[in-house]
Amino acid sequence: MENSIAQVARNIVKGAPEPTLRRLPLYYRLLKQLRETGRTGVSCTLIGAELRLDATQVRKDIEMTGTVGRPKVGYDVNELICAIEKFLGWDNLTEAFLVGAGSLGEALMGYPGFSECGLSIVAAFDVDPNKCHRVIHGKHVRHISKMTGLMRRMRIRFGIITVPASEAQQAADLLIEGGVLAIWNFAPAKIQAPERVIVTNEDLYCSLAVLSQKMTRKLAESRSKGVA
Amino acid sequence: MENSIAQVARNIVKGAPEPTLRRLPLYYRLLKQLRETGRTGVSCTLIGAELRLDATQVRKDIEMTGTVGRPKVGYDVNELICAIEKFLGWDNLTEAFLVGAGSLGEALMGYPGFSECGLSIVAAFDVDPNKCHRVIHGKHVRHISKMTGLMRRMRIRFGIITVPASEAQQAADLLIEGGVLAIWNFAPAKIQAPERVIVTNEDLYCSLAVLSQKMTRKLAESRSKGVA
DNA sequence: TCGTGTGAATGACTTCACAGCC
DNA sequence: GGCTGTGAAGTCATTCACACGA
Repeated sequence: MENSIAQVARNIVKGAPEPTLRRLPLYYRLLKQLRETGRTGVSCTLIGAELRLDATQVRKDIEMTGTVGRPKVGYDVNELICAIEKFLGWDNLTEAFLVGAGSLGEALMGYPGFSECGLSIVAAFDVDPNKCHRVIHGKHVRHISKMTGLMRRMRIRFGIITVPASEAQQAADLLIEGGVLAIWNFAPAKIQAPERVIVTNEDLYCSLAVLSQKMTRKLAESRSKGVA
Repeated sequence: MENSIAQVARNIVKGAPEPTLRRLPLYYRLLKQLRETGRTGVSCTLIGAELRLDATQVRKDIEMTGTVGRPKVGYDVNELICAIEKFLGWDNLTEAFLVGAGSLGEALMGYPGFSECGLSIVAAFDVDPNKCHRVIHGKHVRHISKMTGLMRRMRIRFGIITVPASEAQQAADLLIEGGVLAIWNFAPAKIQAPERVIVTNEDLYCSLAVLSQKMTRKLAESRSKGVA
């Protein structure tokens, strides 16, 4: 069937499925490590074993990026790294503003490796005057009132929210006013934004829920085993 | 068919599907907000509209928790909150140790609302002596060398890793030595652990990948539209 | 009439199975 | 033999459709 054609078309229109997108960075990191050890070739089997993923799945994911491998040889490490970068848009530098210079904001500003993903936090903003006029990890912290103007002037299209939940919407509103295109929200709150703005929530509670339930079940399991 | 019986059995053995687990905290937060405004009843339709999710999906998720609603009336807010808490294991307090008292660790220690999820970070540890003997958000920071012993004595079963990637495995090894049951890993590194230990990675790069690709595609889209 | 409960249908993702190549 | 490429099968999750109850 022409499923393949349909799928390629879908990839262009809809992009890769989210599970694939979430796995690609894992491959990316591993590949960079392999490159540092001097390796030039890699197989799906190896990647899968290393990351405890099914080899076929790895192959399908790689297929998404458009990379082709050679039987027996596998894929070229460098080529794969570049393909993933391009596919994820990590080859172009994106400059971002960060709202909320608390400890979480500070942590993100100091996160190494964002630059590898083409992300550069160029400045941070806060409502609290005491937090302003500092320099954290080489980035200036300014008062929030200056943000919108600077955003427009510097054509910043990416915003990161690290304020408390109660102030998340205000932060988002300012970013939207400044013409933001995408928001990465670390506050545990739902944000209202126009359709054109991409919002991704990094919600710790959601992750915790998965972990909690696994743990609860494991505890219950071991307890019932103890009884049996 | 007896699909329902099979499914209930599966819920016990395998737990709820991960997508469901990730949505439950969203309902939970909304429900708590509703309760504060004095609401006592709620419908799937309302939750769905508020969170921009399909109402049927919300209903299926709620079904997982074992809550039953009444036609026309909907669900009891309080009952639902309790059911979600119980289902996720958030009704029992879990005490946790945190490894890595950098800004990310600090941010997590100050994260409000973990206590609502039954999680309490009781102490933090670091290799750097300069970071020790401080008190952050009411929690003591001690030297890492003391951790394993304290873990056993206090029967801590939950560990949070907020050290740099290069030290993540060492941190994990110590937690495992201390008898940890579950690890929440914030370092961008894969951790080797025995089968019995639950490891959940909170990988910012994975989330960023999803966002990046959406943004890249949106940019490409608007550009091609501009051309057309 | 609106909302729950539920089985059936669709769709998305993963896994299997095998052909072709080195 | 090991590895890619690919279509088919299977599994899991979401969405639809409709019966029933207040």
